[in-house]
Amino acid sequence: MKQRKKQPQITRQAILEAAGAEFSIHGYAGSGLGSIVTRAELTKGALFHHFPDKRAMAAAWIEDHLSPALAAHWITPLELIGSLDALRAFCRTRCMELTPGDATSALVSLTAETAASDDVLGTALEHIFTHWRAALADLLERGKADGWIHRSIQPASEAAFVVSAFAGFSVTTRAHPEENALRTCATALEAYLETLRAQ
Amino acid sequence: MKQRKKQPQITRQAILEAAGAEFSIHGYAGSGLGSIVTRAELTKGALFHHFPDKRAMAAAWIEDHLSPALAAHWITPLELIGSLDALRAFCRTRCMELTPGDATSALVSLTAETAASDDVLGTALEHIFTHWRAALADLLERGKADGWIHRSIQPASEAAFVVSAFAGFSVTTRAHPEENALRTCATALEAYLETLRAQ
DNA sequence: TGTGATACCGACCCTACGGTATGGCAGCAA
DNA sequence: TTGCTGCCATACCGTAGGGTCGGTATCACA
Repeated sequence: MKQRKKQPQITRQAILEAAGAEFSIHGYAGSGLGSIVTRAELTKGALFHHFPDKRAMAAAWIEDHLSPALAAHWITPLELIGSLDALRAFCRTRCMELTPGDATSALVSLTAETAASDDVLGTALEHIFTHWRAALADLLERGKADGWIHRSIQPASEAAFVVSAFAGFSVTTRAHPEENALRTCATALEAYLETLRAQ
Repeated sequence: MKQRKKQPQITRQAILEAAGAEFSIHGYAGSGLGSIVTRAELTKGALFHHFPDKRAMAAAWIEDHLSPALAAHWITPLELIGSLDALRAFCRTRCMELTPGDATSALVSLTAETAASDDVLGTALEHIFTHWRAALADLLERGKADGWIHRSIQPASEAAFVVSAFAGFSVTTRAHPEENALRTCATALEAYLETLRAQ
């Protein structure tokens, strides 16, 4: 019928965007391909032309959208931080910005849902967590070298803790979307980060 | 056919147990009623005799199994704690015991999946979080009165932070089941708890 | 021992799901 | 212009999903 112009990249991105939106609300199993293509104003024909099946599409979304989004939110900015105060401020703003539907929330939700039952998606999501932890650990290592992180700190451990804390914030915020809760979590996290300071 | 003896309570519990097991692995949307009744060695007839629909069954599981399980793991033991060292030790063991399939993990997964799209289940799960936070806050309040928690601490805020941290541990552990990761999270959490001590 | 109510089974219904088959239009190369 | 390839729409399929219904076995109680 009304055949749209051929723009494979745009179509592909539209599908992945719609998929991400559905995943963020209904999770992986709860998101139907019908809802996704409807949201994207496309059809299943387009979807299955670009992806062999639902799981592959989800994997592509993780790779092409979720992973870059988290990199932009975390990995890149972390490279520019050069003091504990800057790290504290950065973590606070990232904490206050947490909202259902953002990249962090989607990462956590999808991980909680699929990690236990789907190796493909589970490992793809775990890779993102690994990069996240590594970026934070690198920063802490730099901080030790530059003298604003205490020598006794083990960067990998602390990075794992901070990442987990953010994952937890994301979940509890989803259930209990109070700005106050986020503020107190941010404050508590800052207090924790302060313990890493070289005295 | 081979009609089993009538034991409604046992049947009901068997269904809820099977449902919980499926939920822990596949999430809410990913768990079919067929798999649940098969696991319970029952039929849909039994299921729909005890519950009007899937959502009500999930709500019953939350109320009758998940909530008591978390109370047993957290609320009750917290009442017996009387020092910061005891709290630290308790949190460490609870952290090390985190495993996919336990109550905490199920709570977090279900919350991440349903809180955004299902009011009934979402609020039921949020109630559990609320009780959890309240129990911790009560303990910290007592600690302030008894002089082993610093006066400037705001119990509600710190409780929210600790609960979120555990939720995060649960998610990252699910994706990355290393004992080492849990150990480091436990250590970092202890370091944080130490900052609450009255000096 | 009979009787009504409860607990449970088994077969069925309908929808929505993931996925397929087919065919037409757009674009490009010759 | 022709022909070919890639992109996308439409119609459809098989199955598994949640949920219903009639019937039967068991229990509580008279």
